[in-house]
Amino acid sequence: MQLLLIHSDYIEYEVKKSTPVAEKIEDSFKQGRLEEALTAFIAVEKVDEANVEGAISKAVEEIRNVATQVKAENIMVYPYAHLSSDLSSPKAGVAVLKGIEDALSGDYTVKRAPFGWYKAFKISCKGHPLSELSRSIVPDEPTGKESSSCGEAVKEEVVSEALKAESTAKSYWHVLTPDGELHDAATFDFTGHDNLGKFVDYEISKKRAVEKAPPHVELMRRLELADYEPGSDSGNMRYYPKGRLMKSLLENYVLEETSKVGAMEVETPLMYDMNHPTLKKYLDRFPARQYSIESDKRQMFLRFAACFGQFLMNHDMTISYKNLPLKMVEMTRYSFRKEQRGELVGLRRLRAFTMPDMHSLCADMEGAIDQFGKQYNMCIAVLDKIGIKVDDFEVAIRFTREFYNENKDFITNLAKTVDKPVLVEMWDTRFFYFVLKFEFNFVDALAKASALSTVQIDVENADRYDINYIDSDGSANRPVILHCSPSGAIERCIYGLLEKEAMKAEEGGVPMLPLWLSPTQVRVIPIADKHMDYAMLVADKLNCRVDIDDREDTVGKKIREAGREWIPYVVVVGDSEVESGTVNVTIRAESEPKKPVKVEMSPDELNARIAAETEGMPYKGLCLSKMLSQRPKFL
RNA sequence: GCCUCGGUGGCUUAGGGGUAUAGCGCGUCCUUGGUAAGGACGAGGCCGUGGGUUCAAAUCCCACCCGAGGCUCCA
Repeated sequence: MQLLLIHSDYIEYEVKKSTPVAEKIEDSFKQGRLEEALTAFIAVEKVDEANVEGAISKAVEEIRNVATQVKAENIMVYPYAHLSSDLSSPKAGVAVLKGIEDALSGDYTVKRAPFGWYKAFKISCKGHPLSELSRSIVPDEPTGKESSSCGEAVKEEVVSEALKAESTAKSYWHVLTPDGELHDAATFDFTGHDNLGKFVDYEISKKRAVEKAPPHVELMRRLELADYEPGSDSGNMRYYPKGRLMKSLLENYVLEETSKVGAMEVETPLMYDMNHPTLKKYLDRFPARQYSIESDKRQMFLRFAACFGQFLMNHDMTISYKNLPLKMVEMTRYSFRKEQRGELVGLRRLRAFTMPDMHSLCADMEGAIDQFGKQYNMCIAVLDKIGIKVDDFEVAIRFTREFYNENKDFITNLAKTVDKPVLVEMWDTRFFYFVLKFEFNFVDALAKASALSTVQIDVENADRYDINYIDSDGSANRPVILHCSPSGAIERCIYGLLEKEAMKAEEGGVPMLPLWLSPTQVRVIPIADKHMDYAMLVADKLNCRVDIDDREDTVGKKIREAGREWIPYVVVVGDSEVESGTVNVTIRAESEPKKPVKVEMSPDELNARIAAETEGMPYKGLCLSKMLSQRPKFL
């Protein structure tokens, strides 16, 4: 059953026309109005037919809960078929609706709109945070507190128990300064911390300033990195050679970093059985978020992170306390989340994305906190190397009050590490699977925030997946699990880089990608045909991704195009270079608009410079042919 | 998913019931060039898809698909 609950100043309806499934009604029933009402728009679904009573009681429980929270005394039960594409039979529908009406009518003033009629209605929604809520109900589902699982995607659809907790456990918003002071977020002075202010606005008051397309959407296409794929589902992109190269480098880099901290790389399936006992309950609760596919007679769903596969693997493993902390990582290509259509934007939010997902099994909370601190620092370092600096993101730390009181110094240190104020969200009780989490949020050109790196301390899933380790005394214990995505989604890192450079260009700077990620690192432009041999000689001497613009165009035009491609080093060779054996290099990083910085140097000097700049970062060769005349255009 | 706006050669776009605009890119030719667009000619279009209205639809109407913004949400 699908429920849409609207707390309204009033609701009124009037029947217009009957449909073939219309119930017979008296004239008095043909219109109705309720003041200060909670309206429950309801679509009864096929699954409800299996247990009509169960569906009724679950729905009634939900409605009562919300009515209590919003202090509504009047309830309108309103059949609304459009909430579902899998409707029950009309007979079952009417039975459920009547059942709900009867069950509620003792304690509330209840009206029910007739079933099977076209109706005109007017509703005035109050617009407060709880005034619009939706619920999916599946009858006969055990209630319990296994309310969530790995991955942030579950937040919205967390089962009723957790939702109840969320509504009562209100969020306390603070700003934590490096001196350990906890300020009220509402009254904090954000002067000098503009981006944090934007982020806090985005998080708390949900304020949106601008109404234009994000710059990275045009850039990802113009730089021939990525594009929409009309032949697939929305949010599933195609990546051209340059985009694939960048992704590949980023993926390799993050995996290398996790390997350095001892993570074992594994690979787990993309799809799982919906009826697997451990996963089933969870999935019944969050079907809307999943891509589900039918495979012969089995119902499968696509993973939205690596948690499933890794936890199932952990479950089967024999783990000693000597192996802890035990880390596993996978570069999930892809993680799938069936986000709502309106939420998809360019590379910022996708339905299929590449995310490093590392899990650390720790002996106890003490060990988990120690790891949390280390991984916090690793995330900062990883983003920094990728090209997203501490100044480019804002930190959010979320925890329970209890956790804070026991670990004040630790939390304060997190703010000290980044040496700037951070946003804090605190809850009185825990209603997610974690007790502590942080994210680094990139704030883009349009003041929108999106999460990159994150680490969470998970205190539920070891139990759910029955994961244990053997302690020194021979007893089996539950580990505490950390979820960590050191960089966040790879596509989102690219989005961040593009947005950052777009902002730089806006402010009069020259945009470019980090050298180690630039698809072409050096472009050689021969002035005339007779300089081609020397151009090839130079290209051979350079140990990097170097290409040659051998097309029939003027030098001016080739320079211009190299600039539009954000190429870090542009080398022009003509008679004088051939004679001196040098190259004339335009250094983009040091240039200003209309003011290129040109330096004459030897190929060896250029090599040394590039080697120093890309030291320690992964390398791959050119992703397109060396000669520009031989390259196809992708756009 | 809901609301608003949009979809015209590969890309960016003009137009808006009756031969479809231009620029870039592409091809051929001329030009052999020194740091952000040299010149000429040419090819290329089921005007997002499907219905409807009309003598006639790219144009008006409806539905759907895709994109952008808002709500919501997140890696």
